Amino acid sequence: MDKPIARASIREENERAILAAAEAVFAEHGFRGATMAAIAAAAGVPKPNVHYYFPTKERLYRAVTERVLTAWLEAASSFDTSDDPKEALTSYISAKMDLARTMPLSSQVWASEVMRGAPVIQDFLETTLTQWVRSRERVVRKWIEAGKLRQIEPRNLFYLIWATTQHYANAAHEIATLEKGPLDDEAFERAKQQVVEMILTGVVAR
Amino acid sequence: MDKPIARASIREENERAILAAAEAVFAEHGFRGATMAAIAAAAGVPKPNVHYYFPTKERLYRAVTERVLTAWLEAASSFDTSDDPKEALTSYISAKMDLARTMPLSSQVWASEVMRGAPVIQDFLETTLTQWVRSRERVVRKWIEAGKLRQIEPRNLFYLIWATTQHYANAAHEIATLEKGPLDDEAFERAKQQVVEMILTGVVAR
DNA sequence: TATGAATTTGACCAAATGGTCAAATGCCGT
DNA sequence: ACGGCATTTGACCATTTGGTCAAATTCATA
Repeated sequence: MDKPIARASIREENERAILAAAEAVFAEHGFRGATMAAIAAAAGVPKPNVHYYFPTKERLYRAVTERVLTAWLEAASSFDTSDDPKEALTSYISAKMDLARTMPLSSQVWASEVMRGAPVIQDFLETTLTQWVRSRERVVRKWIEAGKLRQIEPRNLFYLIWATTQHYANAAHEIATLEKGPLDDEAFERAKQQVVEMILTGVVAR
Repeated sequence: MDKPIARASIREENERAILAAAEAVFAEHGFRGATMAAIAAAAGVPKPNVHYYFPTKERLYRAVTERVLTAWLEAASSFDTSDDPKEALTSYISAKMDLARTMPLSSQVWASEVMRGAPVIQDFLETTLTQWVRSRERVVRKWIEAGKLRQIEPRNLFYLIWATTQHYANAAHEIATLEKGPLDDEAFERAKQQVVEMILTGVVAR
C-alpha cells in the first residue's frame, strides 16, 4: 500500500525520536550529566538501540548541536529582511523570541555548551558566528552613522538581544514559578511585543 | 606568633577551598555532570577529604547554592537605593553587572540549576524571589502611574535586566571568542554603561 | 516464500562514580 | 611530653556508566 518512502524509513523515524530525547536530556543535564540510559528511556528504546544509530555519546551530542546551530542560523537570517533598523530589529527579535518559544531545548543545549567553554561548537563560534557578527556590525554602524540608531557598540546590542530572547527559554522554569504557571500563548505574545518595544526604544534614535 | 584566630581554622580554610572548587566544577558541568573526584582535584585535596567536610555531593551542592542565593540577594538590595527610577535602575543594573563580573560562576550555577527545573532552589524561587518580585513590581507600577516609566509589565523589565546582566557571566566564553579575548576592565565598564543606557532609554518615559 | 540485510535486544564488560572505613598523622592545650 | 581531638589518606565497595556482542527478530524484495 504505502510507497517505500511513504512511511519514513525505520531509521529516520528512530533517529528522530532518539535525537529529540537526547536534546531534552542534554538540555536538562548537560553533556556530562546526561546518560545514554536516560536518553534511551526517554526515546522509548533499549539502550543498545541508541548506540546502533549513534555509536558514541559524543556523536549523538554532535548531532544534537547541529540541529541547534541550524536553528540559530535560520533565526539569524531574519535580521536581513529589511534595511530599516526598526523593521530589521523587530523581525530579528521576534524570530529569536519565537525560537525560544518553539525550541527551548535548543537554547538550553546552547547555553550549557557555552558554559562548558564550547568544546564542541567552538569552531562554529570562531567562523560562522564571528563572520555573521562582523558583517551585521557593519550594518548597525551604518544605521548609527545615518542617525537612525543611538551611539552604541553594535556587539552590546546583539548581546542584549541574545540574552533576553534566550532567557525566555533558558529560564522558562524560573519564569513559570514567578508567573504561577508557564506563559500561555497570549502572555508570551505580550512579552515578545514588550521586549521588541523596550529594546527598540532603547536603541533607536529619537 | 599568630593568635589562634589569626590563621583561619583549618576547617574554615579547607571548606573555603572546597566550596570554591565545587562552584567551578558545578558551574562547568552542572550538578549531575560534576564529579567529586574533579572537585577534590580542583581543591587540591584527596577525595575522602571532601567527604569529610561535606558528607554528600548534594550537601556540597546545597552549600554552593547558598552562596549563590546570598549574592543574588545582596545585589537585589541595590534596587532600593532610590525612589527615582533612573537612579534605582542604574544602581540595580550596575550591581547585577558587577556581580556577573566578579562572580560569574555563581551565575552559571544558577543558570544550570534553573535549566534542570530548580530542584534545589525551588523553595527560594517560590518564597523569597516571588516576594521580592511582587514587592518591586509595585514600586515599578507606581513609577509607571507617576508617568516616569513607559507602560510595561514590570516583570518583563526584570527579565530583561536579569537576562542581560547574567549573560555577561553565562556567555563569557562566547563573548570572549567574539571579542578575541575576555573583556578587560575597560571594555566591561563600557558594556555596563551601555547596558544601563539601553535599558534606561528603553523604559524611562521621554 | 526464501534470503540477505536491517533492526532489536538481553547479557555482558571495564572503567568511573559516590561514598566508606580504619589506620595514620597532625594539632593543641595541659 | 602527653593525651585527646581534628584531620588526612590509601584502600576499598557497590552501583552506575558508556559501550560491546552475538543471538534473535523483522523487513524488504526477488
